[in-house]
Amino acid sequence: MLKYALLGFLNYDNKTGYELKQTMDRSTNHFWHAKQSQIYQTLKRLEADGLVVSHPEHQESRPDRRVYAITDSGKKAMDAWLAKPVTALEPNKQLLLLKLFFSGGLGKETLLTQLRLLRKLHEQQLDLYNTESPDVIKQHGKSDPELSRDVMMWESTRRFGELHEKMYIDWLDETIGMIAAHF
Amino acid sequence: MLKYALLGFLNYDNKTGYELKQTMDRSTNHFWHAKQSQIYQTLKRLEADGLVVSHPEHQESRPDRRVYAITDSGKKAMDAWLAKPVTALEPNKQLLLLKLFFSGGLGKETLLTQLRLLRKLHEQQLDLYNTESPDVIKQHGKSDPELSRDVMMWESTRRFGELHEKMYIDWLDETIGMIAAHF
DNA sequence: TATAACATGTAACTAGTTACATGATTGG
DNA sequence: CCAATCATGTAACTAGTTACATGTTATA
Repeated sequence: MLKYALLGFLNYDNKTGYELKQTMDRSTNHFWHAKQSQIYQTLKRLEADGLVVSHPEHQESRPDRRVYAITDSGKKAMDAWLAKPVTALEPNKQLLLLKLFFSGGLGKETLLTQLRLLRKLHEQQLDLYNTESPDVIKQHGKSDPELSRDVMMWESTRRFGELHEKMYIDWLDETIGMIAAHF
Repeated sequence: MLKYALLGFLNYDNKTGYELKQTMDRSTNHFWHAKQSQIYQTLKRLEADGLVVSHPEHQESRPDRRVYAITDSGKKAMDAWLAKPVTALEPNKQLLLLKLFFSGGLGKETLLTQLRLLRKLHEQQLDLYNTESPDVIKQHGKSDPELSRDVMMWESTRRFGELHEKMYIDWLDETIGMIAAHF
């Protein structure tokens, strides 16, 4: 499904594989990410399928690069995907919950230490949503007032991340409390 | 990582691939699931690696079955995995957020309709956490009082699901409100 | 008599990860 | 001179999905 992330970004601007990676790292990273290698592979497949086209670009003081652009066929595919409503919840895999599910045999202090470390990580993540993310959104929003609806969508996904981290921390506090009292 | 789910369940009891599928569907389904075909494939690989052993069992009025048991080597692998603390957050892929991120070009009513449908789905899921899940946990907990710590872990994962759905619904209400007012 | 539950598997495919491989330019 | 950034790719692998293939027994 990286396919749609790439089409979505190319729908704004032409970009190289390298730039797409950077863009994703700065915007969709908390709900969609990809390795550089997968991006190049997927771009190749998209071009073979006619959803994007590319041309090499020579640069003076930097390595040459290959710039990708979305085609009409690519735009059509993207629109079709966006228009298709979600009719069932996609099940969500959480390795940490799987681990916890089977952790009844661990020692009390081992468990508490692990959960407290995890809490610290989620607090850091929450900070990121409150500082870094809004900057990225404002920066892109002000440069083009026609993007105000897009900015609303971006802000909504950022807000999800924030609420998710808050919920996660609340849950950890509850779980830590339960283990401290009854384990 | 299905590997560890299977080892975890076999650590309680010997089971067939069919039973493992049922058990997962009834317990870990909201944070870890697998298709029947993947379960059979993974069991084969686990046996080749010496982490489980199996033997066929003849049955009178039902098809024969193959029962799997965890080995010492399998228990060691499971313990090693449980003991290894989480030191970084695993990035979480959410297709819905990816879609929303690029949905600024959709019509207002289309978007609102899709989000309201999604809200209904999450409300249904929340109901499941409040009704079905506790039954499963109590049922297994009362049959063996030595499992009380395990039951705590199971309840904790159920509670995560509940809090997650509540957060999701709150976020949807906020997002729907924002779109209704400013889109 | 039909359908749900029991029961096991293989083949082909899609998605994503890890490791390898190369090389230029800029800034400290 | 060393690290970071720019820039692109391939090969091998792991994880998971979809489709196919088969057959029995209990129950409504």
